[in-house]
Amino acid sequence: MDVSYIIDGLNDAQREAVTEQSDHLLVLAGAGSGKTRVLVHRMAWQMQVNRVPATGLLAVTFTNKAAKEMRHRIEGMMNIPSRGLWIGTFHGIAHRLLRSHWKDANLPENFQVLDSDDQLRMVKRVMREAQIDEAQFPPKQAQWWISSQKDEGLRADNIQENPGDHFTSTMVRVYRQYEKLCQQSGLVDFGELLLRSHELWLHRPELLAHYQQRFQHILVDEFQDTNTIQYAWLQVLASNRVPLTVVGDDDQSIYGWRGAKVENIQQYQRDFPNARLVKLEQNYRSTKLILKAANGVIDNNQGRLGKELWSDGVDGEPVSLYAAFNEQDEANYIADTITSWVQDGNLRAECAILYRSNAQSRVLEESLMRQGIPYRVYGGLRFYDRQEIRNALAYLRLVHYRRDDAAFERVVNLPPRGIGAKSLADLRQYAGEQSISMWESAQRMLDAGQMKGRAKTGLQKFLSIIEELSALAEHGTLHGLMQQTIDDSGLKEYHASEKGEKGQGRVENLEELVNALTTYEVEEGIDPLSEFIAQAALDAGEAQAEDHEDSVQLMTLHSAKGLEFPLVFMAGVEEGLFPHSMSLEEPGRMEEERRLAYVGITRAMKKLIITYAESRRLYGQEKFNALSRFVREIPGDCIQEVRLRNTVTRPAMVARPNESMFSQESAKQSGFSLGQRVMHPKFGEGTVMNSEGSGHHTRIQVNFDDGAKWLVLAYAPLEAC
DNA sequence: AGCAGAGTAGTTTTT
DNA sequence: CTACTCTGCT
Repeated sequence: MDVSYIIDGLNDAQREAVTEQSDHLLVLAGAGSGKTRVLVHRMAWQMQVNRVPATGLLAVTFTNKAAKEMRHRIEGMMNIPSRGLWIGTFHGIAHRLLRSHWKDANLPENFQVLDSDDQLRMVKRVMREAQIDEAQFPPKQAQWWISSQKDEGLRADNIQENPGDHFTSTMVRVYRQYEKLCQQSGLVDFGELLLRSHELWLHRPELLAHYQQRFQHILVDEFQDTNTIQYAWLQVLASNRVPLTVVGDDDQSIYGWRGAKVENIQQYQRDFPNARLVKLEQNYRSTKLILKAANGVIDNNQGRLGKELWSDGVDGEPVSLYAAFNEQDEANYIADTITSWVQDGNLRAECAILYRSNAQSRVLEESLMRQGIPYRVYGGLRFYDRQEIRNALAYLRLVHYRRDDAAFERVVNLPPRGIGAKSLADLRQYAGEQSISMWESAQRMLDAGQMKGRAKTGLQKFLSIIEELSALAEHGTLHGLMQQTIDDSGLKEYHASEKGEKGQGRVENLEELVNALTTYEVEEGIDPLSEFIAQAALDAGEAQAEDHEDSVQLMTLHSAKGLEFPLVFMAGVEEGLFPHSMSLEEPGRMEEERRLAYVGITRAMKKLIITYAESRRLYGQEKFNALSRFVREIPGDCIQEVRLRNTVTRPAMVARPNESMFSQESAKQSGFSLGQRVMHPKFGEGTVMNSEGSGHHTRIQVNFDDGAKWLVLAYAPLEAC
């Protein structure tokens, strides 16, 4: 048997990870060490050498993107259709299980997936019904709380309430009512998918046994990101019957704040004591100096599993550090640098600008725009997250499944058809009393003549729209149904009449939705409508279509995980911003910030440029943040400060917080000359040692008489004297 | 139903 | 500073 195509071109550690015959294997895969490659090759190895049929493999990822990529690569490698392979996200796989075993899971056959938007609506409804003060207990917080409990594998009954803990007891009350409402409406939120399929394993041993027999190998990607319920799910499924390979990197665990438990790596080693450990430490992405910088930073974390990236590549250039005067200057410097990068014959798409929080993108965008540099911002609203799309989908959900109260509430009066808050409250009350769905409640109240006036006609209209669409769904195509939906519902017309470009864009999105459905295909025997609705709920799609233009990539450090770029900028690397002020207190959170820094640094292939601003306007206030501790953790020999156009020497940094030296009003005060005596209202007199530029961008270095040196932007209220 | 003005919060994000 | 939410008025 020729297995060379599986193991050729792998390094020793990679080959060991691919071919390891032990049932349990933990692969600690550093950034850029060929993690996905190992995962895919190991799957191929199982099929080719261990004779595992494609249907006997289960590969679990966190994002749909990762699942897609893995599927693609295995197809290319094995030259087989990937149909039989179970590759998917935790949620996708859980959903698939619940769909097959809805009865055993105590769900209606047509149960729907509730996304976080609809989840919030349901939480709000519950809180209003229970008359809980929304000012004291924000629904958002309740939603987050409930999701966290589910991530921890806890139902309302499992939560311990301490006497006097008003918060917890209120939350439990909401949780319990929310669960009841979801169950009644056949709705399952993201956390519930996992929780319930975990319970399915526990309550139906014969089902568990069936899958344990079926799966002959389980592989998990990004294992450091698993939360409690995901780990429990895996643990029960694998127990000691199914070989389980997990791949992860404790140094890249950056989602602790949403429930991910790095400790699951150690837990895995405890639960599966025979597990073999393979470390992938050779990095194929970055230069030696960049890796040294990354290692230097992450070395400051305690309790790491221990792993040091190395490369046999070139040293490369040291990391650059640019001290900007303010966030404008920072953005301009980045844009300038990109311009010369492009002038040197490189692509804009090879550059990424990474930042800690989304709010930072604005100034960067403005600079890029001013310089005419095309860019693309990642993150933001994805296609299926857009209001207009979700509204259109809510119609389809009702067509598919009348009991979907979340969908009913969402669109019963959208576009407005005279069903106001009062009528809705009546409907809800009746539904609650009779334990029936909103849909049924509407029907019965109409039949009983309990609706009148505008509400009556509006509701009748709404019900008949859904009924008519249902008739169409029986025999028509999916895109025909969608077209009919946006027309008949009045959604299209409604958005078209919205003023401004907003409405225009929404109509375009709706048309795009219809358009996307013309090519939508599903396997035979599967109901296309229900498949499509489920897919839309579980995969929100990309925020923007692939752009073909060569453009600079802007994103948060979090969303950069897994990506790589020849030239990387890390902007706003300041105490308070990165590490974020919210993470300064707890050591655990600080370590997560540090891992984020590690992720950022290891995105760079050839060149990394770190920038920070000595003065930054944030929330309308001027802040003087110190350089981030993470920069100070980079070994001195792999970092180099950028001198300002070789003319101004950056003086010793003297941080004097709370003293605003700058004000736009005095921008006219510029044109300083060497040796000129200046006066600062707070710091006294000094001498201009250097200056360049004019207006806003005049940079001057002042040696104050008290010995402090300052580098300032000359829109400071300095007065010549 | 729709708008204007007040008020307020303000990391990171996937499913 | 800004973007979003809520309230109260027409």
